[in-house]
Amino acid sequence: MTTGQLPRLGTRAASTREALLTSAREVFTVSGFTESSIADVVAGAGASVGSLYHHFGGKSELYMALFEEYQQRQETRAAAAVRTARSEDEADPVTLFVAGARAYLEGCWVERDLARLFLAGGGPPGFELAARRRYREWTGRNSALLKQGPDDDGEPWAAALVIVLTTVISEAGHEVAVCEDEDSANRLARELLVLIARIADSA
Amino acid sequence: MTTGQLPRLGTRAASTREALLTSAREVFTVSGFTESSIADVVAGAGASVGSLYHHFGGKSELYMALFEEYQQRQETRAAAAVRTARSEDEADPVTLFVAGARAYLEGCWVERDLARLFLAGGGPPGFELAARRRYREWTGRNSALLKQGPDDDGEPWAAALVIVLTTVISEAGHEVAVCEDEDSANRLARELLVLIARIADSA
DNA sequence: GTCTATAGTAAGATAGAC
DNA sequence: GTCTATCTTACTATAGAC
Repeated sequence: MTTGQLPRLGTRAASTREALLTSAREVFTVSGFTESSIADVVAGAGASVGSLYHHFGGKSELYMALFEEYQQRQETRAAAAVRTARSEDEADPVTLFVAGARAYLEGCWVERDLARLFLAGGGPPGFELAARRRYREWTGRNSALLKQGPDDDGEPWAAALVIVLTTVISEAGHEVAVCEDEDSANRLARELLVLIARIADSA
Repeated sequence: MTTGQLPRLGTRAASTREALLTSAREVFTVSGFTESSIADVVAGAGASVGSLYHHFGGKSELYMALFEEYQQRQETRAAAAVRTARSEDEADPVTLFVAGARAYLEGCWVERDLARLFLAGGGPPGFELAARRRYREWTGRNSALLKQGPDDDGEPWAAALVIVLTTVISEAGHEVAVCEDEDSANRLARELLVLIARIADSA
């Protein structure tokens, strides 16, 4: 099961896997990756060290899986928001892009425990680069939205623009996640989205 | 000497300290923080474990010191560029700000070994947050530049704008640092500076 | 201030029974 | 698939001589 195959839903294996992920979320978000031990995770999951290795292959891979599933949910949220906006006859590329970004920021607030974890750093070796790549791909795909405007050209800016948007959106997410209450999170998100729209308009 | 006092220049202690920093730069940039051992660092410095603890207090603090000195050099570069521009009768706040940012990006290319190290993550616990704070302070100070414009108001944007500029500049630095050759680094830096100016103009 | 040698400790990973 | 027990490795950090 370290091969990437997920166990069939409803099986015992599936619930063990879930329990491990849930416990890992709790343990890692409280203590961070390095300071957390495998023993704590399996204790919280009511599972065993052997199971953890069976399902994930190790501590680092477990952490990666946690990030992977989080980012997956975030992308799903964003995609849904864009789809909704489209279904309401919104066609402006920048508006659609911002709708996705807004949903992403909302997700950062809802799942702020994880957002803070990944922000804090100190993950397994190579994590930051992997995460960066992941963000980049996603923003790259999304910024394709921006190229569908009336003037079908933006090439000279492409590289810098994607970097800036990726960076700003992911960092914006982190900042939202560390807000103390929902009001300030909302206020900050609103301001950030205006800036994001402004940057996107540069395309 | 773990108290923050630097040894007097020219003394043996000073050269030991220097040797340790130089070796740490080499070792850390090649293998990363976690994967590097104290033993490798002292071997490269021709010094001893005891000396390292004497001067820095531990592996983590040595890493922090490396970052601190790097960031200090970067801020010095930027400040010098702003001063030069001022002495050439440049008065536009955004132009001054961008001059500083340009010098910063140049520094990222020149010291790309370190820039890549800090980008890659995996530093000691708490490093990312410390680094973020450091960047933030610096950008905050610099963005004060932007408030000195003709219209002396920018308050409503302040929070979001500082976040965005901090993020974009530090990330831009990382991106420049990972370019493969100087030409593409220059090209990318130029594009990024245009976007940065555009964002700064939002103030 | 600098060094060597050693202690201490902790935790990730594996093997093999059930 | 799951579990327990053990192993083994590696490094930080300290103590104390010079």
